[in-house]
Amino acid sequence: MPTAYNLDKFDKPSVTVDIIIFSIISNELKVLLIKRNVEPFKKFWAIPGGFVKMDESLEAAAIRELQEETGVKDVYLEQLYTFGDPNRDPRTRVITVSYFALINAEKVKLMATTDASDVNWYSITKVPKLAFDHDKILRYALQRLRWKLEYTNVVYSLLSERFTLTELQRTYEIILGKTLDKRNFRKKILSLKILKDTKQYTKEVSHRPAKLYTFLSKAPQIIEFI
Amino acid sequence: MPTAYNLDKFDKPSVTVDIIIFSIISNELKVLLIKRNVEPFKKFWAIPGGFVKMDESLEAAAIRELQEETGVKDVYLEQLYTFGDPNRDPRTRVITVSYFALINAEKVKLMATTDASDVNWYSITKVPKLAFDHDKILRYALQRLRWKLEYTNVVYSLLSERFTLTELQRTYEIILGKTLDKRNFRKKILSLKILKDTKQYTKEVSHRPAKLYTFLSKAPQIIEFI
DNA sequence: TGAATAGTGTCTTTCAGACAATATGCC
DNA sequence: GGCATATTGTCTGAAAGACACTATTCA
Repeated sequence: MPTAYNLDKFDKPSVTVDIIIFSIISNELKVLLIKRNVEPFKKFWAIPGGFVKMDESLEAAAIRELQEETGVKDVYLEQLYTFGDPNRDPRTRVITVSYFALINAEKVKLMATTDASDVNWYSITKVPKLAFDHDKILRYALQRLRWKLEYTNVVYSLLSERFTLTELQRTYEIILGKTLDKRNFRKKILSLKILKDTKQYTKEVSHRPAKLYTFLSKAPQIIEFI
Repeated sequence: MPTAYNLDKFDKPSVTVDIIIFSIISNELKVLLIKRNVEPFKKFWAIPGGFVKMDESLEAAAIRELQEETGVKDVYLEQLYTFGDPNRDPRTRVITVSYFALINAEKVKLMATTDASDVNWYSITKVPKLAFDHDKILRYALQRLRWKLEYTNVVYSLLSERFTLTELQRTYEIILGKTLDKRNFRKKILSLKILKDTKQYTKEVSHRPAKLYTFLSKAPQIIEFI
């Protein structure tokens, strides 16, 4: 790394963070998109993001943007990949550090109060053509999410504090896009010893109530899942 | 992402790429480091890297730096993580996109011809305190390497074109830092059907010659290994 | 024939996957 | 009792892991 130079005499790229925000809403995996109202890619939908300030870390920038778009804090956030093709933005050189976030559907409801005319949750099966290289970023994020689901416990961040095994299974099925055998799923998930039986049951359902579970730990863990 | 602004009216961070270059030399996993001859961190060892030019992609920048440091092309290269703490460089804001590279020990020999007074291969068990946050970057790279070794076929990039099963096993053992059972290793690796028997044997050894194998494909593949 | 490394097979245990009947609560 | 969902166990096949002896070449 050259250091004798004056760093400021060179042109520098702009640096942004983009955040792929996933949630499960109405039994579908959805991603939060915003509609651009200026060129380039005016009227295209895009992944939310913004410039990194000079005195904030990348993660802090991602958290700030997330907060601005959704009003939600305390979510699962993970750096995804850095995209830096010289021509990915037609205006100037922009390098973007992408993050992906998982938000619990309950907290998402809060967000409906913000002015959301040009903000929308899209089912990942119905995402329109996106601005810039955001299609590629989204595909990458989806791949990572599926991988994370199978090999770690991140799923906790999509669920409420307490949940039934059926809800947990449904979440896996929605994200993986395939059905799972109920008995095998339960056998496997319980054998991992990452759930705690709360001794409570669902109420006010017109059928047999289900046991409610919580995660023993919400620290991210690498575990062989499913 | 704001777009109505003039992008150039803001301060921008500098962007570099740093490359963790691994190889196996003398039966040890080694990493290439360079000694800094200017402040800050003068005389500290550091991971090689440099600024990203305005018209080159991140990967192109990494390949260029790799070439400059080692004279080697055609290696395994993968983006690792982007480090961007505001104070990671005491001079100014520098965001670094780290890559890790795997180089075949044979090709490495070529490099000895460059002026290498302040370039050195360090066994990963003997790395000194590094400049900036490079300790952290190296730790991260090592973790990723071990993971990749177990779940993909990247090991091909550390070996010669043809190799014996014993050499292959030795490579795994060196990187994972543990011994493996010879019969189980062979059973597993052959069952994956990623190797091809060349019908040739090692020569000029004073013991039973070993079969030489090659990889059927050198395209990166996700595979459950070991 | 001794030194050095190559090469090979069985048993046990664990885990994934296929598969269907009973239990409970509410109306 | 009927409806809706919750809960539970067995069998089979595949793969992982423990473990030791024979084969080949050269000096």
